Amino acid sequence: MDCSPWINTSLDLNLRVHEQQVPEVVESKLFSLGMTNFSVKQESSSDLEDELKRVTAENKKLADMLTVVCENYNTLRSHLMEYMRKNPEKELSPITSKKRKSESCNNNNSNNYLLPNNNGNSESSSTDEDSCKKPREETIKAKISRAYVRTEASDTSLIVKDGYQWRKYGQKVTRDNPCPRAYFKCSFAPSCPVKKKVQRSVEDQSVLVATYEGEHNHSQPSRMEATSGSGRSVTLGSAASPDSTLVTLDLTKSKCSNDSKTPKPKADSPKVPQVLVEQMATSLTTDPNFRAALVAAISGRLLHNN
DNA sequence: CGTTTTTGACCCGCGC
DNA sequence: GCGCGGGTCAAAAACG
Repeated sequence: MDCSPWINTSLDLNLRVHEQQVPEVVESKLFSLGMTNFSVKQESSSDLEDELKRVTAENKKLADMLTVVCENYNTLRSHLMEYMRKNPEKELSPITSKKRKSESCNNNNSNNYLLPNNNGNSESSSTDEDSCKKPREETIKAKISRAYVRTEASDTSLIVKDGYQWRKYGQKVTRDNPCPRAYFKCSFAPSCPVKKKVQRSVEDQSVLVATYEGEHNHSQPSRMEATSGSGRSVTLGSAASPDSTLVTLDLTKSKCSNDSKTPKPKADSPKVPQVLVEQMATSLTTDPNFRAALVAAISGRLLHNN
């Protein structure tokens, strides 16, 4: 496992983002607000400047807090990695023992999706053993990949726009997740054997987990569909392939920036591949512990200031 | 009218 | 053998 580079780099990335970019965003928002207020209420510019200074200072405090939170997160995660290295057998123990083999395989995947590298390595090694242990169906041998789609909280649909056309053929409520799981077949079936399952994550119900089985034997009917979804970030990880490629398409910025429809690398991180950057961002933003700590810290500071 | 979605029933593997 | 639970089928409904 080479998880530590992920941790350090992602945190550094986030720190840079928040230290450099956030103030600009806040300032621009304040500027627009100030202009609105100016046009309506004819406030004096000194008031706006004072407000700007106040909010900028507050933003700086929040950025500092975020730095501390990230450092704490980094420390905790390092400790966790060290603990997991020392206790590998406990790490691999199944959480729900009553699962089927294929399902428990997927379950480990879903529970570890915050650690894509770890996930890929363990998955590629264990899948062969499982398939040898139970050569049940071709679908087990088929390439299984997994996509994580961040949706808005109000979005209750189980639709993952990935560029292909799907036909829903079933829906079930599974035991380990109160949210229903939807079953899709490729619209080109039976010529295309690909299936996918879509279910909301237990830990973060704003995240849709799409599990793909098999590979398409045709091209995408419309690639625009994959990126035309409103405000979603897609993390695609291959679970069965040895190379365990994992691709992140962060589309959540589509509402506020124009360059989001083409997830090409930006110039602000020349040494870090964009895919890696977004993997790290997704890793952090989908971590419930990190989010809870961040929310608690920020809300606590806001209450303290008030 | 053809296609897609819904949803209850059924099948099948697994654990006890 | 039985019950549980995930996965699939297929008829009915909905939709364009």
